[in-house]
Order: sequence, then C-alpha cells, then structure tokens
Amino acid sequence: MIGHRVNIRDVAREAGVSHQTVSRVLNNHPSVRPATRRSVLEAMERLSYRPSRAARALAGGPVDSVTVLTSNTRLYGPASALEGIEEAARSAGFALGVRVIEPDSPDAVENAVRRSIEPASALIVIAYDRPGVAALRAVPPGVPVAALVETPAPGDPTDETWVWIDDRHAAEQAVKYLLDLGHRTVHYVSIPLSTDISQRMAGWRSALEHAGAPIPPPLVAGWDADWGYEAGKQLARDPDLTAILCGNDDIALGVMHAMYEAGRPIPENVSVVGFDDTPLARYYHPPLTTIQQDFRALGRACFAKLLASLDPASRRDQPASPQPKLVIRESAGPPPK
Amino acid sequence: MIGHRVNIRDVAREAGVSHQTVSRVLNNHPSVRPATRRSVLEAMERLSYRPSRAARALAGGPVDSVTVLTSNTRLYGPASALEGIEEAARSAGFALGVRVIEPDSPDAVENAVRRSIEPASALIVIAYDRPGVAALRAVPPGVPVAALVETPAPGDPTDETWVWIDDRHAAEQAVKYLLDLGHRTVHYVSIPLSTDISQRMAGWRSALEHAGAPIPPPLVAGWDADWGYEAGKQLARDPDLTAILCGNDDIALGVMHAMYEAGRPIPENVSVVGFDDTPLARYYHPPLTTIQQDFRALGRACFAKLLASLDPASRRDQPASPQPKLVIRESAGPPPK
DNA sequence: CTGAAAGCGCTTACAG
DNA sequence: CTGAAAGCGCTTACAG
Repeated sequence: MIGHRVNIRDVAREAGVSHQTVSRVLNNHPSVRPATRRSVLEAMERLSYRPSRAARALAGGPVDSVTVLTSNTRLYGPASALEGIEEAARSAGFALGVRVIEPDSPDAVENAVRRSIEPASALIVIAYDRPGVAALRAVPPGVPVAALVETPAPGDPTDETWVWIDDRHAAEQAVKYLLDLGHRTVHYVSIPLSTDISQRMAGWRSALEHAGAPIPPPLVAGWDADWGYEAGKQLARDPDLTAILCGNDDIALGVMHAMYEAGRPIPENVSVVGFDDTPLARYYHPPLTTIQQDFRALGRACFAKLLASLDPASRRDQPASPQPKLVIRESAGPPPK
Repeated sequence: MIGHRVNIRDVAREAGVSHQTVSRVLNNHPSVRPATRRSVLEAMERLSYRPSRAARALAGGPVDSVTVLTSNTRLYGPASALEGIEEAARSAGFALGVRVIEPDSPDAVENAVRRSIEPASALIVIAYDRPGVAALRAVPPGVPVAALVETPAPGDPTDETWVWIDDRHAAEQAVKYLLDLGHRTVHYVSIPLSTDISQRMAGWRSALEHAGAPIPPPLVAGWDADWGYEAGKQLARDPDLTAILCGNDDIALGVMHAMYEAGRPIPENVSVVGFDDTPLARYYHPPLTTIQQDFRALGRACFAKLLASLDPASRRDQPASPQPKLVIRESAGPPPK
C-alpha cells in the first residue's frame, strides 16, 4: 500500500460504486442519488482521499488554480493585493501560483504570460505599471483572466473582470483639503504611470483647475522611498512650495526626509499627503495624512470576479470595490506665513 | 488545429522521430544522438511547443514546482524571502505556488501542509513563527522540503535544506555598540518566538551578561508597528530606560512613535536600534540604526539548497548564507546625562 | 541510440 | 441515476 496514492478507484471500491460516480460526486454533478453521494463522501473521508490537481487538469477538468502575474510582490500595493487574492483563492479551494514579470524586454513579458498559461488554470494580472499592462494585453483570448488596473482605459472595452480603486475623487478631496488649509497650490509626486491617464493625477489636476490654482509640473517617481527622497530634494529647492501630494506612502516618507534635511519642518513649513495608508503611515513623524486604499479587499474582489466569470452560479456575492478615503493625521497644516 | 495544444507527438512527427525520443530530449537524457536532439529542439521551436506540467507531474516526471508555505506574505521578512525564492525558482524553470497557513488550529496547519503536497512539487516552509515550525514538522517524510528558520533547533538533526541568518553575533554587536555609547543596559522588544531559543535574544542577553549589565525582562511583541507602539508606551513609563533593541524595523517605528508621544526624543533621551534594515529604515526620523538582514538572498539560498537536494548535479553553486551587519545611522546615541 | 506498451488519475461523452 | 470506453500529455521500464 505504501507509495500508492489513494485514487478515485480506491474510493469507488470502498464505496461500492464505479469510479465515474466518484468523479460525479467530486464535480457536484446533479445526477447522483443523495444516498450514493453520502456514501462516496464517507469513503473519501475514510481513505483521506485528495483529488490530484494534475490529473484533473490533464483530463480537462474545471479551472481550479490561478496564477498571479505581477512585476513586484514586496511593495505594499501588490503585496496587499496578493494577500487578498490568496485568501480568496484559498477559501475557494484554488491553488495559487505567482510569477514575476521582469520588465527587461517585451519578449520577456510575452514569455512570462505564455509560461503562466496552463490548462485548468486562470490568470490574475496586477497591471499597475507598463509591464503589467503589457502582460494583460498579451493574454490570448480564451484564457480566463482578471486584473487589477490603475484605471480602466476609456477606449478599451472595460472588461468585466477588471477591478480598480476609483481614486480620482479621493485625490480631488486631498487637494481640496490642502487648498482649504490655505495653500496656493499643491505639487504632485507621482508613482509610475501605467497608462497615459491616471485617475489620481487627473483628480489632482482637476481640483487645482477648479480652484483656479496654478498647476505645477508633476514629478514622476518610481515606487519606493528612494525615489521620494530624490524628488523631495529637488522640490525642497523651491522656496514657494508649501504642499505635496505623493503617489504612495513610501514616497511620502522619502519626501518628508528630504524636507527635514533641507530644514523645512513638516507640517509647519511644508505639508505632505500620501496615498495608501500603509500600516506604518500612522507612525511616521509626524503621522501621515493619507488616502486609504484597501488593496487587500481589492484583491479579494478581483478573485471573486474571476470566479464569477468562470462559474456564473457564484455571481451573487460580488464584493463591492473598496472606496478610498482621506485619513487626516498630522503631516498637513496651514502654509507658513 | 484550433483548440489543440501542441504536444509531444506533434513535435515527434515534425522532427521525424518517436514521441519517446522527444521526451528524452526534454529530460536531458544522455542517450540521444546530438543531431537527433538538435532536430527535435528545432521542431519544438518551430511549433512553439511547451510541455504540460500537469502531464509531467501525472506521469511521474521530475519535480518542477515549489509551493511556499508561510503565515504571511506581506511583512518585510517573509515578503522579501518570497521574492528571493520566486527569482531563484523562475530562473530554474520552476513554477511557484504560495499558500498561507492560518494559525487557527493545529488541524489547519496539517491541512495546509497536506493540501500543498502534490506529485512533482516540492515545499519551502517559511518557519519564522510557531505555525510555520508546526507546518515544517508536519511535512511527511519523502516530500522534498526546504525551510527558512529563525534558528536551527539544537536537538533536531539540522536538516541540510534549512537556512537561517545567524544573527546572534549581530545582536551582540548591537548591544555592545549601545553599551559602549554609555548606556547602563539595553531593553529588548522581541518579535514572536518560533522556538524557545532565539539566537538574537541569546545574543542580546549574552552581551549584557558579558558586560555585567542588568538584564531587563524582554517584551515579546507581534510582528508589526502596532505592537511596537504598545510596547513603547509601556517602556516609556520607565524613567531609567535609555536604550531599546527592537526585533524588527516596523516595531522600532512604533516604539519611536510612542517615545515621541511620551516626550522622549530620539536619540537624545532614548536610543533605538532595529533589525532588518527595511528600505524605509533610512528615511525614519531619525534614520534608524539597525541590523541589516538580506532575506531575499536567504530565499535564493533556500531554493538553491532545495534544488541541490533534488538534483545532486547542481550542488556546486551554493550561495553562502547572507551575513547580518550593523548599519549605524542616527537613532542611537549616548544616554542623557 | 531509438521505438512500441502501459499507466499516472482524472473527465467527458456514450450507453444503459 | 449509474457503469464501460477513450483519452488528456507525458514518463518510465522493456525491447530491439
């Protein structure tokens, strides 16, 4: 018996039925008598049977695994999204794969996509940057796919399995908050753009326009604090600058550090607002005013949409997209006199 | 032709050989004539053939995928380790799976392990906490497994595929650094313990003993900044306290925040040293003195060990375990007069 | 060095 | 409602 994996036939023998019947029970086929189903289930339990994913996949069984394609797994946004996807996948009985796409070349992106496609496996693309968007485009038709995107592209047919946080309004709110505090205008240090139109940048700009405030050129940074620090050093040279909106909280930390170094205390001399509300933001010095974004919930919602597209029966319990909201703490205040 | 996945037989036909020969080429079997191999490889290229992982697994092919078992994927340590494992797995052509173990019950842990075991798939356990260690113990013999552990347990047969950062010395160094600065003693806020003996706690204690300094009871916190903040509030009540070593940089941030709130500036009144050197630590206010730990390199090393245990031919290029080191910045200084 | 056979554990039609 | 057949794409012995 050792070295022998218990299979569908063992279960069938134990339950006194044929192995197809076991398969039907496994797949929730309607046409199995309740009594038969029960005895099969008991036999599975007794033998501690677990179906082989490989065999199911090979035989053309239903999709029961997802692979997440992303350029990064460690930064707060993608890591939180991954966390949410994993939770949802696990509770749906799906296996979860992860593959990082290196942005080296367009070839690399297509390659990553191709290698991630397996029968019985769906894809979730975290498309918050250009490589991610390229990967999403490279998914061949017929492959089940869902995606987390920054912004649904206006031209594109907004796919039903895309999710995003609509943070245009939140960005407007943040800018308005700063303007109401008395700032003449608000500078913007952006995260990398995944499309030409970023909702949050659009929100920043429109709030400024609406108020008749000057619109300084936005700085486009990378994802992490180092970029924020570099942008901050540049911005610190501008004596007129009094308020900065940052594309994420890591960037905000770097910006704040550059301001301290330049002798410009926060919020007395410069106000800083972030994006994300990472678990550390409330412990920054000073605690960061920022726009909360629930990437984990978004990840869960994305998986739910994927599941719904796979199996229309599960369409009901679609979680709503999480709403961003401004969390006011202490890094923003009135401009200096 | 549509809807038909190109398989080993298509390649065989294209190359004018039998499908077993194609299989041999795939598995680097020695007994294939170079010319034959080449023409098979060309045929694969022409048809853009990709072997089916499911079929290989079912047929008892070699291990070509790993599943990472971990209680967390978002915090700096595990997320960085995962990043390193992913890189190494990808470049070895392995598929990567991830499964989070919920520490709910012992049953849940065993269940997580059982569900993660698939033919042709190995396991890597991130065993930095009790559930992780329990999972590692629950892996049945015969399943290829590697692990990242906090400390190799002295009793246990130190498995050849375990990796860890030996931070006892680094912890001693940090304590000595603080003592040399003039502090009477150093308090310790620990991350959760995965075993009864933590090297870093042992290092902290031994440095104190060696110097004849009093040994305050260590505080055991959780992993994140919230715990650091709570521990910090408690510690802030002790007027004699002047120096704190923290189990990680997130905790250090929380501790620092609690000290600010208590009116105890850093480093003038209290010195704080962290563990990890996360990308944010250098931008803390003040920049954090901390012990750098390269979890990403550790993840890569762990995968390399797994690979070596799977295929003795690859045993050579074993990367060395990354060495921790004290990075001196500005959060520690002499005690107040 | 290369080909014919059997089988991994499942599923989907097809019969009854 | 349930059973016998064929096949998913591969691999490992076994022959030649």
